[in-house]
Amino acid sequence: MRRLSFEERRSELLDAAVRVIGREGLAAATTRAIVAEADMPLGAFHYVFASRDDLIAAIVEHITEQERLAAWMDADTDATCAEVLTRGLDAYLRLLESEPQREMTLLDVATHAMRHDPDAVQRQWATYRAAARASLSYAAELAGITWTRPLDELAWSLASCLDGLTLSWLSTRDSDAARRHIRLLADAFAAYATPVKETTDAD
Amino acid sequence: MRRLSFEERRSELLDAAVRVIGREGLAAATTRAIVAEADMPLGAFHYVFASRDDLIAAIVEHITEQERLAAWMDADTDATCAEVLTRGLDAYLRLLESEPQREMTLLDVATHAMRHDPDAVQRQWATYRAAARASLSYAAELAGITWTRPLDELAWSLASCLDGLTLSWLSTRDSDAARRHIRLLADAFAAYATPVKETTDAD
DNA sequence: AACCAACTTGGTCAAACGTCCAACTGCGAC
DNA sequence: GTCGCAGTTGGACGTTTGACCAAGTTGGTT
Repeated sequence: MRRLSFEERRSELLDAAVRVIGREGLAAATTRAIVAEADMPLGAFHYVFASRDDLIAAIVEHITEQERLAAWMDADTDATCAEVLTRGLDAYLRLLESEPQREMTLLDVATHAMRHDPDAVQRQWATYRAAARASLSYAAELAGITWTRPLDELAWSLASCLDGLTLSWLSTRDSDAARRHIRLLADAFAAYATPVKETTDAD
Repeated sequence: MRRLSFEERRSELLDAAVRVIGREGLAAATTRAIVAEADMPLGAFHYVFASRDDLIAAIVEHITEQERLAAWMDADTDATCAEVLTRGLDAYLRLLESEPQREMTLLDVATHAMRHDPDAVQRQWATYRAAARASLSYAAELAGITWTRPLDELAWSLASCLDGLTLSWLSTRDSDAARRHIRLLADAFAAYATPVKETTDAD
């Protein structure tokens, strides 16, 4: 008998649920399958969560809190904007290739939440877009450019394109085509970059 | 007691299943919910389909057969390539806005099939990409241009971007942002267009 | 009219499901 | 020490699920 605090048990159940969903899908994530994955008795489930819906709602928030787009860019002097973006998008594709189940979990939960909790999906996508915005800012800094269109608009577009990249790679598993597509995307966004004046210049 | 042929009953059950999934999601599409939607007794289900999985697999093929991207472009003389593309993408967005349930059904079935029948997903996406290819060809004809990159590559990218547009609009329901994004996409693809010589020219 | 194959139907079955609960156990406060 | 509460547990409940079947019905063929 392991004795855990309420929060510890809740956290372990959430992790176990994410693993089960990633491996077998949301439909297979029954209360029994989740507690089996977490190596707990069935009764432990409803001690922590009021219902299965409660658990699923918590997963959306749990995933939202995690940063998906962290540390894409690798600093490199004298790289063009398109190169920086290509490298960043490539890093995301490698992440996708290495653990596709993670994105499939996200898809499963998002499609479920679209019907049962649309607000949660909006919040999740908002943080997703914020991460895209941060990446674009960082890319601009690395490449020494500024964006010629509102950063929020470009961030919306980038997040949308990443959704598409994810869905199409998961559907086709065609990494070569995905990389060709990435170069097209990088060029598309680089079209909205312009060199920034050196800081030695006057205001 | 309605007396139907095997194919008629099968077709009605497929349509009923698509309606149920669109309205309440794949998880709610139980055998009983489907036959209730089709106004049939429960026994009729397993007379036509060997199992529920059999029905779901049939839905993937059923949806794949339907043309999603038909008649996007409206003929218009003296329109630039970007204008033609913008108009086509706008038409798709209007379709998405008018019946989002249709795309949610597709999403539900696709995510399910990713785990249980990856080949079916690849086939579905292949027809999707073929439709994107046809649209790009038609757009080139309307705008009087040719593409400066292989049509297959551009088609893969367009299909991917459409996936992203669909997913991000379903998540945010932000039609204004989606339309701004569409103009960015249209410009991106138009960058790979070049005017075609008049047919009066030699060779 | 007799017949057969195709079709229809309501009921039944075991399994799996989400939820709940009463009894039990161990830890910390007093 | 002992008391109380937070944590733990296995079993049980009623419902829903996918699947199955035997009996009934219909329409066309002979």
